[in-house]
This record gives sequence, structure tokens and C-alpha cells, in this order.
Amino acid sequence: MSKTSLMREAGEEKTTSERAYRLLREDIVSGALAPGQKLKIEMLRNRYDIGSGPLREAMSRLAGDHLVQILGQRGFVVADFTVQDAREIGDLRKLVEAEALSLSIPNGDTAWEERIITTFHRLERLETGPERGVEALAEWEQLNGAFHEALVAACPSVWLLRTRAGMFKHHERFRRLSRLRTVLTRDIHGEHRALMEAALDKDVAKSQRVIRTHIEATTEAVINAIKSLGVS
Amino acid sequence: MSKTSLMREAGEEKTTSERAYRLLREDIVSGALAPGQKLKIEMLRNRYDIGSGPLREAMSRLAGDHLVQILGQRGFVVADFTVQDAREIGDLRKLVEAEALSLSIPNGDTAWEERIITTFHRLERLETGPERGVEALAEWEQLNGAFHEALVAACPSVWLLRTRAGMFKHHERFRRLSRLRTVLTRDIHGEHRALMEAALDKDVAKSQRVIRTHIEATTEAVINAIKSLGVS
DNA sequence: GTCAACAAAAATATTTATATTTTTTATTTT
DNA sequence: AAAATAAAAAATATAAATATTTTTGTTGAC
Repeated sequence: MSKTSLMREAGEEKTTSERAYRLLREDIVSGALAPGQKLKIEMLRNRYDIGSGPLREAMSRLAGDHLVQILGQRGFVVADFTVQDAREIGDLRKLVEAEALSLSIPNGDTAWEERIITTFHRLERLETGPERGVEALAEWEQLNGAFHEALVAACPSVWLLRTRAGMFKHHERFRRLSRLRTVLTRDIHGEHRALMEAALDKDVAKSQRVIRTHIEATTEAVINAIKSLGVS
Repeated sequence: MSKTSLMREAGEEKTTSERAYRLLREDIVSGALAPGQKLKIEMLRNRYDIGSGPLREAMSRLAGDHLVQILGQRGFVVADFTVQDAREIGDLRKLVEAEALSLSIPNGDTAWEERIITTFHRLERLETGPERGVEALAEWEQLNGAFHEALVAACPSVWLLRTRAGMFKHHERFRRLSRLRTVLTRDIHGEHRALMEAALDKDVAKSQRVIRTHIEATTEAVINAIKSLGVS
């Protein structure tokens, strides 16, 4: 067994391109690379110790995700975002996630229910546990994502789920920003509980109402955070 | 003025990467590169006379569009598609395009109306004109796209339009396939007229009904075409 | 002296060519 | 027939070359 195949087992990352994609994505979503910032090849090569080829491939993929903008003969920049973007993505997420949820609920089996309950409790433990610092933020984001994914997991449409995931991930950029700034005045935990209960009751109409309200509340929080930062 | 800047005015294409992206995309959507086909770098280099760098960047972008699949250390393949995909994309397009239309109509001004009328008539001219061969197919696709885009053009949400455009373009792969195989038994022209009239009447509810039926009919035609080809 | 136009230089992006690694295929051995 | 090995093909990554854009500095006009 070769050294590389051993390494692979850990991260399950086959190519340098993929690694570049993951690293860049994380740094953009987390804000380490600021919106509008120029992504100079030379700088990135030093930062990640990766050649320009894989880096350019990664940025090309990120351009497809609208996280990077290609300027054409003038390089790449981190995609900017505005209050308007936050609103639009929120509305779109509302439309798509409510639809996915309504298709997921009638198809949900016991495993689906258990997954919802499990992910909910993990999230609950973190939320009601002892206050922790910034390191808990990434963990919360991860568990929150897992919970929302569990809810729609029984939706049979791959394309709908794909679109939902895209919007959700985009919203992550905004969520992270807002959680850095604002105290969590919202009762997110209660919202999540209501969401879980409606889903397990197989009440499609109620689930849709709750998810829409939930996403609206998130979007509003995000918009306030952006405004307080003075970002246009 | 240099040679390259002169060339640029014509096609408005700045980099080789972009050209590779356009060429590959066209060949995949048109079916010249068949679903499931392996995209070997060497073959593509001969085909387009473009180096591996730009080709890989183009394929990375196409992977973001889900038109190409990255195998990781084993190259790229043209994304496969199934009847299931056609159905899902059709349903999603229905959801998103109806929403975009309902936001576009209340915002539509005179220019919006005129654009709809213009694009409709261009389409009408082609559809009612003398029968032509395969070369008219690409033109029809272009005009059909322009008409549908005109309808939603007044929608204020960039992200919604972006998502709609993505689904529409994906549907193109299927539309082209179906139009190659089936006689146009449907009264597409009549459907388009009904669509235009409902939009110009600013009747949101009716427009949504009509667009949904229209997309459903397209999806059904596409599915029949795929089935008759024996593609799973 | 300030501004604009221009030219040279530097920085940067892009592409091609080369080297390396990995996968696939063919062959041989057990 | 299955496993192991060797050869070929292919993909990936690096490094070098090329082309473009941006910056800087200079000149000349006002």
C-alpha cells in the first residue's frame, strides 16, 4: 500500500484540485477571503502551496457556484454580496426548501424519522450546553446543516435537493456573518423543535409554514447583521 | 490596435478557457459528445486545438453546471441523463419559472411588453414559415429561449432568474433530443400565444397555469422521445 | 506647476510544454 | 482462472514561456 493511498483514507481527497477547491471554498465562506478581494495566483500559491493549474481549476468550479467571479484576462475575485443577494437567496431557499420538504414528508420512513430526531438532539445539546466561543460556531453550522438536510432527505428529486443544497450553502456565507455579529435573540431552538414536530406528524402544510417562517427569520437576522456592518 | 484586440470585437471572447467552455458546452448540449462519453484530454486537444490547461478549466466549470462529471484521477465524462432527470428538471423548472413569471408580470413595463411581442413574432415567423431542415432547429431553440426569457425579464430577483436559466439550459439537452425524434404534434405555437396573452393581460394566476401546462407538455414530449430511443 | 499622453517597466494572468503520478491494459506466472 | 507483474496510456501537476494588463515614470503642452 502506497503512501498516497494511505493518505487518501483519511480525507478521501484524490486530487490537488479537489483540495484547492475545498480550501478556497472554506476560506471564502468563512470570510477569511473577503468579498471583492482579488485572488492573485501568486498569493494563493504561497498560501496553500499548490500550483497555479489546480488553483485555476478550483476557481473555475467556484465560479460555477457563484462564489468566485472570473474577470477574463484580469484574474479572479471573491464574489461580492449585498443585502439584495441575501434577500433573494432567502426567498429562493424558502421556495425550494418548502417544496423539497413537502415531497420528503410523504416519503419518509422510520430511518428518516430517526435521522431527524438524532440530528435534532445533537443540535439541542450544543445549543443548551455550556456557552462556548467561536469554535462552537463552525460546529453549530455543521449540525444545523445536518438537521435541515435530514428533514428533506426523503425527497425523491435529486435535482431539487441539489438546488436546495446550493441555496443553503450560499446562505451559509450570510449566516456566519450574522452569527459573528448578533446575539442570538431568536428562539432558533424552538423553531427547530416546531419543524421537527410538524415533520414527524407528517403535516405537510404546517411544515411548509414553519420552514418558511424559519427561513424568513434567518434572512431578516442576516440582513440586519449586514446592515450593521455597513456593507451595502 | 493589435491583431487580438481586433479579433475580440467579433466574438467577444477574451480567453482560450472561455472558448473551450463554449465549444464543449455546445457539443455536449447538442449531443455531438454523447452522454457517458469519456472526455480524453488528448482527443479534445486535437478536436479543438486547445491545450490541456484551458480544457481542464472549461470542464471544471461544466462540472459545476452538472454537464460534466469529474471522476477524480480518472478524468472527465459527459454527464449521463435519464428519464428521471428529465422529469425532475421539468418539475423544478415548473416551480421556478412560474415563480419568476409571477414576479415579472407586476413589474413589467412597456419595454417588457414590447420585447415579449417581438420575440413572439420572431418565433411565429419561423414556426409558420416554410419547412426547413435541421439548421432551423438551433434557430428555433434560440428564439424559443429568447421568448421565455422575455416573459420573466422583469423579475427583480437575479438569483431566481439565474436558477431558472440553469434549469432551462439543462432542459435544452432534452428538448434537442426530442425534437430530433418526434414530429411536433403539439400546438406549441398556440401554447406560446396563450402564454403571451396571459402575460400581457397581467393575469398572474392564468400565466402560472399556462406556463406549468406548457412545461409539463414539453417534459412529456421529451420523456417519450427518450423512451423511444431506448435510453434508460 | 499641473495635466494629459505616451512609453517603458513591472506585475499579473494565461497558456503551453514537460515531468510526474496514477490508472488501465496486456502479459506472465502460479 | 486468479494473482502478480510489466508496459502503455492517461490524467494530473509543475515549471517555463508567452501575452496581457497595470503601474510607473517621462515628456510635452497648456
